[in-house]
Amino acid sequence: MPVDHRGSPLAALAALLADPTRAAFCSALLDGRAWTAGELARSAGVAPSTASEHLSRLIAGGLLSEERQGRHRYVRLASPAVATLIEDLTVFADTTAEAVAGATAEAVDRATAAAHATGRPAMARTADGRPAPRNLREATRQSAEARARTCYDHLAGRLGVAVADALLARGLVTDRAGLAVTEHGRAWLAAQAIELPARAGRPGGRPVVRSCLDWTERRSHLGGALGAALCRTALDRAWVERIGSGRALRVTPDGGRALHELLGVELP
Amino acid sequence: MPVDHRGSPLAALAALLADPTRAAFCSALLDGRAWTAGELARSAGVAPSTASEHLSRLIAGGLLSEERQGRHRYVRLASPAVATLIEDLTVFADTTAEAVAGATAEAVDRATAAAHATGRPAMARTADGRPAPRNLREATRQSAEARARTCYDHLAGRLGVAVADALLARGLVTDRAGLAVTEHGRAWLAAQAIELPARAGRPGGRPVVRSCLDWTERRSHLGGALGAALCRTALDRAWVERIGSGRALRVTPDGGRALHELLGVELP
DNA sequence: GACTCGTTTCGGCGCCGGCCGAACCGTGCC
DNA sequence: GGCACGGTTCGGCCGGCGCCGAAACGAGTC
Repeated sequence: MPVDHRGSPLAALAALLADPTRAAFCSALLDGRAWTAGELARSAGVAPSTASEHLSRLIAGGLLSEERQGRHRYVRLASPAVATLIEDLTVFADTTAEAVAGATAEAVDRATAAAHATGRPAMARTADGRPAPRNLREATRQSAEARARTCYDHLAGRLGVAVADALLARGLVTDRAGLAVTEHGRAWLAAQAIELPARAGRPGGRPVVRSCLDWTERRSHLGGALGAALCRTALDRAWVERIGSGRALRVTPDGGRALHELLGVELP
Repeated sequence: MPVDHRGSPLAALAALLADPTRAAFCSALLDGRAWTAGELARSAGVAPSTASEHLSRLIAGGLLSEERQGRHRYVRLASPAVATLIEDLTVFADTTAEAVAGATAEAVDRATAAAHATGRPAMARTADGRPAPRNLREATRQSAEARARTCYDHLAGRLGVAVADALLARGLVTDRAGLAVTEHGRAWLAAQAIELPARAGRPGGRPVVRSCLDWTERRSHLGGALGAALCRTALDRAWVERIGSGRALRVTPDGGRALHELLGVELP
């Protein structure tokens, strides 16, 4: 029986994301890939049974879609729209959480004290508000992700920002009057045989370019249909490849050359 | 003492909107104006004490800002960013709620049956999923809002859609490669002495044009910095005026003439 | 068929959060 | 000063939800 939210679809949707465990699931799924129920349970630190219930609710609410294979239940974000929604919420939440915390520093002290009182350690955080790595493995993972990673279906990290800068610098994308692809940019995409979906940019369709705030870089990289197409191309042509099972990427030698020649991107 | 969301800013933010009463407050405040605590309490059908607590939480969370005047507590959305966030969530929630309901019609039946069982009437809804008006006053209000209203800080309803269509038809705005103001459009705005904020369109700033799905018209109208500027201008120059205390607008005779001459907009 | 493993269902526990009414506070008005 | 009114604080009630562990289920493996 569905939960009663007095007929408010907004509240019902928000309630899905209002639980820390479900929120963690969605954040993990922002890498754009399918995870199994067990992986998500472990990554969030809850029992498999708990995860199973959460997943059912997220799927029923239209945020996730599932695909069963054998004894596995694969789960992913239902659509790019869900990804942008969660990104937007995350960015807003992070920035205002920071502002609020800064404005009332004593509130943080109180929270820390309360966490102590309940025996639950206050979460360690770096200066920028992200959780601090708790061991070497996590630290290397974070550094790899800072270099290059996917953000749902587009490129992020220093690589993502560098590509965004290059597109702007070469006039393939402009930010006068809002982000948009220039004529020059369209020609360049055609020359590289990179295609955008026909619906992109039309009302109701996915925006062609979207600015997406990058947590590690504190700068913007490019999302939208263009960001997705570039990421797809980079993976298809083996310019980048996945590292392990997370969202971290490695630029291949071929990829380094291609990015340099096509866009003048220099990677450190 | 703040609520523990295990350090997930996303969950903490979503929790603010996960309550039907708080969601109703935010939806009401989408008209872009300041409401008093009492008005919100009555509009949502809760006790003033309850409303007061909800408002404190929304303000502490950075979604609302307050302004005290005498014995009144005026409250509004903290920023246009909050408004777009809530709009986005609402649109997504409405469309997927519909899809989910359509996919599993028997679930709706069950819900209706459950509502009956608990003695709480299932909310009456029109074909498009909006709550059906329960009396004449509400019906006239809805019809006035369908004609013309504000949507946070820009124009919506048939008027909003008509203006959006006119801007597109005259080439002042284009939707190739995403919505953007054309050169022609910039000149027109300058000629009308309509100014956009300097930060608009820059990364981190507000987008210049944004498509915003219109509930009543099922078509898009224009938001963003341009939408806000147009609405401001229309109110400043008395092309439109508020009806009562809601978000409904009336086009003045002067306004009708101006809209026709400047944009070729014909109002039914 | 026995076993493993990923997942699901169920019962039960604990807690949190929303709601109200009553009392209180401060402002503005008469 | 007295009163009305909007807003707030507090205590208490209640329902719902997240969590777990145990048990069941089903697919794949030996």
